[in-house]
Amino acid sequence: MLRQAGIELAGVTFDPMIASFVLDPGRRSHAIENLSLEHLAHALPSYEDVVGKGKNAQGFPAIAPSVAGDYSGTRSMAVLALQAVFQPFLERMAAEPLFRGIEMPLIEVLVDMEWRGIAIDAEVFARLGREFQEELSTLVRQIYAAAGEEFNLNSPKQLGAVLFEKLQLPVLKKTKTGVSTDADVLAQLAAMGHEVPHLILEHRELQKLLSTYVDVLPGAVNPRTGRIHTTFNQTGAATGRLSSSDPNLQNIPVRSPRGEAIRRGFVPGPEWVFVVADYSQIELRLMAHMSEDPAFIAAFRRGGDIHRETAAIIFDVPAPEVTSEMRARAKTINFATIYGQGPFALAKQLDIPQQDAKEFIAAYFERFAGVRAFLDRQVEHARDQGYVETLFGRRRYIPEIKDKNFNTRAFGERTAQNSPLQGSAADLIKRAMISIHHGLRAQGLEAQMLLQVHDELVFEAPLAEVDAVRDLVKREMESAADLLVPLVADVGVGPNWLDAKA
DNA sequence: TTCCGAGTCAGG
DNA sequence: CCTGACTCGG
Repeated sequence: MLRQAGIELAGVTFDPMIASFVLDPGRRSHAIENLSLEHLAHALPSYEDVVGKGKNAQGFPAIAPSVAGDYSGTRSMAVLALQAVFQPFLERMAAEPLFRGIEMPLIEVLVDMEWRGIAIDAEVFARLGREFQEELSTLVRQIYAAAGEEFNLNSPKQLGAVLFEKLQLPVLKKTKTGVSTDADVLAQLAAMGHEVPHLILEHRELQKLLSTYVDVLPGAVNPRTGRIHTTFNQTGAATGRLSSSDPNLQNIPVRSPRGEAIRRGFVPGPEWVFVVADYSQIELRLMAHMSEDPAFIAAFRRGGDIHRETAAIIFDVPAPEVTSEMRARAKTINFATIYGQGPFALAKQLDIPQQDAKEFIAAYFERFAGVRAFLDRQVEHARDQGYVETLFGRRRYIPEIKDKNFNTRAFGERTAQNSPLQGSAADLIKRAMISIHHGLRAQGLEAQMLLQVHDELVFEAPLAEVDAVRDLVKREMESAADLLVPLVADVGVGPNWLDAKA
């Protein structure tokens, strides 16, 4: 906002939203109105109070100076008063390094990223729009023909009626309110040879990609800059991750061929290229480091494919003899472990009996006893201390861990196991972002960081700077922390987001 | 017209 | 496990 007015803010030393986030990232809101009400017992006028809401809303410039002044002035006073409240807590909780060393310096990095924005190729999106629309129309005709009637394909309720009542397909899963028609269910029905579920799956994919990305992103281009400017929320995710919204550029498709086509539509400025870097298996590496499990550490130090390595250990065969089936199993259980999943969730994921999943997990933890101990330690810590923390001391409180309800408690336990890993990964990439931001300036490079997608950074750079940027990014990402296992970042260069990814 | 919960699914 | 967006329907 200030930059638009030609004002460059410097020397920002204390942001109460960030302080609140560091002290308790699990809070519902870190909005200044709420912080003021709670910590200062003082109600601030909300933005909506001042400009109105809905169709009556006016722009801030239209607000009478006395009202706008009151709005801004009371906020400024709240900021100062909140600093007095939070500063002693930051010190007492040893949260200063996280606050001063990571979160506060990150603000200007994110401001620059948002300000710069990212370009898309309008031609690509226009073409995809036509193609997807065409395919969608064909599918809709086929589905109506196969179902023998027309209905709203976007309504799970109507779809359920057609599939499970009219066509008499077996009900495999239920939701709170009715019959489930999610992708999992449809895939199983399709595998049983039913045509309609297969067509619906195809329809769902196209509908999703079209209505969430292809149709929307071109409209998100700022006419003044010709680029899309997302908002990175620094206080939104309880684990310490960033989130992105309006539009969310952290969930751009990539897993399907059509998703890849969308990613090809994100492009650098003319004559520039994308440099894309992503951490290799960062959460698993952190698990190896934090658990100090000798087998896991050795597997990472051997280099190579970690899922293959773990498969070799679990199934007790030499790494070259690991089949793709074994590797897929190992990969699934590796992720299940990061997420703190138990036999129930794993069984569902692998589509095997719960008893088999139980034995599988037992075999896994027998080989990786250090990992088991680490995960147990997190749960125990959450019970004793009320919170868990990351490598850089980011705390997350987990009151659910003492809940009387079994499901709530189990949720708390999974959170206790997952948050230190997900949160430490967030700490690391944030550190890397700060040092890369400084490095680019120090070397006088024009290249700029555009996006962060949890374990990935997207830059655009002039061709002449590619080597320097690649080296800087890789070096800073890999040295963001000194772990017991190597920290590896893969860097790629290309003419669009898809092709720049290794 | 607007809001909200539920279901679904895109990413990590 | 962590998110945000779209659609439906009350």
